[in-house]
Amino acid sequence: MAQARNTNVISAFPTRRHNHGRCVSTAIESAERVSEARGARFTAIRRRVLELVWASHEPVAAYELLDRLKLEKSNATPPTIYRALEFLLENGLIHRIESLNAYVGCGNPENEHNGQFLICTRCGVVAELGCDSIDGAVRERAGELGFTVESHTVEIQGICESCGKTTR
Amino acid sequence: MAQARNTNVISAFPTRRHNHGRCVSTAIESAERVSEARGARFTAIRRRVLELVWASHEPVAAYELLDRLKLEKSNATPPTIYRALEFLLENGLIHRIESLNAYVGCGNPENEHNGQFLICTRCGVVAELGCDSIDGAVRERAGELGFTVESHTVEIQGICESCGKTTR
DNA sequence: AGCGGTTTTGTAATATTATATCAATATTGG
DNA sequence: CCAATATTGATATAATATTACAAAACCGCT
Ligand SMILES: [Zn+2]
Ligand SMILES: [Zn+2]
Ligand SMILES: [Zn+2]
Ligand SMILES: [Zn+2]
Repeated sequence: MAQARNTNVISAFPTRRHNHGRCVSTAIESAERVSEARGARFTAIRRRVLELVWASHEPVAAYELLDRLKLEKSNATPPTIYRALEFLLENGLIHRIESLNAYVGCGNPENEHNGQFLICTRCGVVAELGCDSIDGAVRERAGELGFTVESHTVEIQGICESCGKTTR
Repeated sequence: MAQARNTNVISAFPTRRHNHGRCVSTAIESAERVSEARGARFTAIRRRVLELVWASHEPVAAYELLDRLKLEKSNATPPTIYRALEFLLENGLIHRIESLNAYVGCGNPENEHNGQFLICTRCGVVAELGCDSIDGAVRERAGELGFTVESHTVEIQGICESCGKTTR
């Protein structure tokens, strides 16, 4: 169990009118630092795809990204997107939401971690948790069964607070 | 939080030479009871697909099931399989492993639950947990953020005890 | 600047996973 | 048996992802 634990960093649901430009610029700056530190090349395509992923807090599908990228780069093809996504995933800059086949930006890419996600089935917004207690419960239970954890996927579907308040 | 909690039923990793025929027959019998109780029709196709899913404790992809089914039913097509899978999922008889786009039999279909899975990346075997502490941690953390949980996906990748003992 | 190795990108083709549609058949309840 | 409903058959297509190989860009070195 010699593995770094996340501090309990919360990125709760973003309010409807938070300064999202700040989310994007912070993400890009983090990406630059992470890439620099790892000697990875944060190329124009990769940067642009990361910006497109960060267009909102809703997970984006690969082909949506492709359609969007094609508007400004007409020779973009599936590999263009999938290679960029692969790079961003490898460097922890985005997460893949398995239950949606879609991708979201990571709010804390400078600390390696497994994401845990709250996914609002009404508005589509996703919030990432960095939750020790879930992580701990997972590792503890796995350990009891002699299982060595490499990574884990936690995706929680439900209704976010804001949607819960509006008329159903 | 008025939701039934599983008892902490463990279906730890099946040993290499457990009586697997018993797994299958138990699963089919449970399926009959569940279907009966819910007034659902456990047709020949559905039964056969469930048996095929239960061919092992490794998740099976839809098109593997299709190839297999075609051997005995040459007119089987993707909808044949996907419809059967849909039925089996709806009735809790199988689970979908999102991170693998594959399906495994449920060992405890008579109690409604979200699965939590240990997935061995070496041998491919999957074990289902019915773990209160993980479930609890998820609900607690979500609750703190005003999020109402509908379902959750927990998939833990790593090395199972048996694989961990063999030479790497 | 020139060179050679490496990484990234371009391009075409294809694989894999999943769904839509409508007709035919089987099952159920009356 | 009849009519309504559920299931299955059959075809087509959508959505997601990967393979393969060539061209271009980049990097470290001289
Ligand atoms: Zn934002
Ligand atoms: Zn993250
Ligand atoms: Zn078994
Ligand atoms: Zn189960």
